[in-house]
Amino acid sequence: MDQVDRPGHYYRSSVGSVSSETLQLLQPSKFGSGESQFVGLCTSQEETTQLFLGNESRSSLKRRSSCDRSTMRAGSAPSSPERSSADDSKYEDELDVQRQLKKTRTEMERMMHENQQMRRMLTLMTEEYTLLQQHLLTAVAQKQDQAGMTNTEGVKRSEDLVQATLVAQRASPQKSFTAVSTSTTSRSSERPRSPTPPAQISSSSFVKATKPADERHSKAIGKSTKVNLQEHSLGTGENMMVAEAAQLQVLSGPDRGGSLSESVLRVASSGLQELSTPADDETHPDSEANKESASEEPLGWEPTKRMKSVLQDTSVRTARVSVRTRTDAPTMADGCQWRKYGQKLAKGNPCPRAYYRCTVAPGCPVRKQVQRCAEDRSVLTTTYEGTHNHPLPSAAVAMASTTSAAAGMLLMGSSTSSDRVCAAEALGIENLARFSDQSSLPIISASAPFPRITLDLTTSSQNDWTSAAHAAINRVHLGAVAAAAKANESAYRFSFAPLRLQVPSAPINVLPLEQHSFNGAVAAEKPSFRLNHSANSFDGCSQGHNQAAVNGSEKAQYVQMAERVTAATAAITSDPKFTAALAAAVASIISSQSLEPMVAL
DNA sequence: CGCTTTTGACCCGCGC
DNA sequence: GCGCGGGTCAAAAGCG
Repeated sequence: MDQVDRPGHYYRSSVGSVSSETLQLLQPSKFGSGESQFVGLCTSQEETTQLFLGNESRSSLKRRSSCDRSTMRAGSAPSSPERSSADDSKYEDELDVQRQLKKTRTEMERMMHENQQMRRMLTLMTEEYTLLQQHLLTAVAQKQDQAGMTNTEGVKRSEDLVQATLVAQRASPQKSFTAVSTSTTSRSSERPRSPTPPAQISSSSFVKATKPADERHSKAIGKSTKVNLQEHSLGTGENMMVAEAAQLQVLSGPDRGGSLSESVLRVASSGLQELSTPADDETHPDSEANKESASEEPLGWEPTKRMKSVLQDTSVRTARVSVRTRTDAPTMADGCQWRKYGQKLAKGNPCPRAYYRCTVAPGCPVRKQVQRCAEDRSVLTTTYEGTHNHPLPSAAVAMASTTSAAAGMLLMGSSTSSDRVCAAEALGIENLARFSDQSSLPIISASAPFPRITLDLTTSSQNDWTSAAHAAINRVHLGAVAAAAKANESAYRFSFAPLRLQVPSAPINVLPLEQHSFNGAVAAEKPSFRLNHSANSFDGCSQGHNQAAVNGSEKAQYVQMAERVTAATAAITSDPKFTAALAAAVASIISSQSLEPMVAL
């Protein structure tokens, strides 16, 4: 089974990765018609066909299997009790393998189903995306015809803005993704806006830039005026469209169709700039006709219910990351600059909830809520939302990477609550309960209105909360592997995690005083723990399963290895520097959701 | 004087 | 339609 080392045979989906070897072991009746359900997982159609329809190889495998069995039985002497027991043991092993295969098949069925759903969603989104592009391009042509060159400056400004946004998206797709999500889910963005000079480069600020220059003024004028503003709906409508276009840009991938999306966004933003200036509101009392024409068919396109549902999907919502810490300070010293903009008494908690906004850079969409626990006043819950659109102070990098990683984990989940729970399971969170040290375990809330993950650091023995937070993320991954080993489970479930930890048959190395630099910035100075990351992480496991997982000594080795992993986890988390590096690695991998699995620590 | 905090009003979604 | 609750805004007050 040499193919386990061939990268082309590595499969990855939202729920897991399996090797071609495993696929070949699957029954044709289950998957013979399912090859097309994998979206972009195969290196080539030929391979797919071969892997899923390779009846010949499967037959030969079966033949080999039965041949082995017959050989085994023929070769055994019935009169010899020792050999008989050996045969029985082998036969049991084979049964065990079959059980494993059955289990794998069940998992595969589930994966196939989910892949099918994803494919459907992708198709819908692609359709909507194409439709949107067509409508926007048409509309732009019309608008440009109508407007001529009168608004050149404003158009250029908004173009620059969108350009900058796109540059930011390319630089950090995940961050832009979150930023866009924030903008489209925040209530404020849904309000009618009129432009203020665009000074920021985030998508959220872009949408916010359409806020009425003086909302209070509109309030003073009266509700009718306000209604007018709302009905002057190009602002709202086009905001929505720009946001959707931006989301589609992100959803379709930063590198695919980037230029097209760019033009679409530029077009949409120019239309927005052009049609929702404050002057329109005040100097065109007869703008009713404009309004009508604008609201009737500003661009000849309305997002369909289907699309709205897609856009409201969890995957494009803002994830919230809560961190529970034990501190007497009014807020957590997370390295960022915050400005308090509100305080509320939330129901069910006598302690007021404070609202903060990041002030490191103007227009940063990141907000946090700080509230003391009603039961234990010494516990402070800080909830972060959004992603910074600016370089972070060095002191803030650790926390930002941790929350980003946690949010990334959360956003990797699917749309439904159950799917998110599945994602958590796939990430190994359920299995972490088996470990003695359960401090700072991430808790994923599937019932909250926003997808939310909580890092409980109150029980952590570590003084440095950032280390504890990092440890929480790290444990998700390390614990998953260890749990898989302990439970002798199918390991491909854990390949769902972008950080794939290899579970080799050989013991994990605990290296003495070897310096591992990460990004050239952080180096571990203490005894380090080497993680073997490999594209074939599953293969390492599958090898174990197929070849020797049923072997008693291998089982013992797995348990031993699991213990080592646990011990190594403790070692890692006791070293804040290395933990920070590792967390940064995890964060970067999760954020990028890159297919490139090789990480050298 | 500029920045931050306080605080009451307001907006909006959601459930009944 | 109405009330509730979470979240936001912005004027006023506070602070260095």
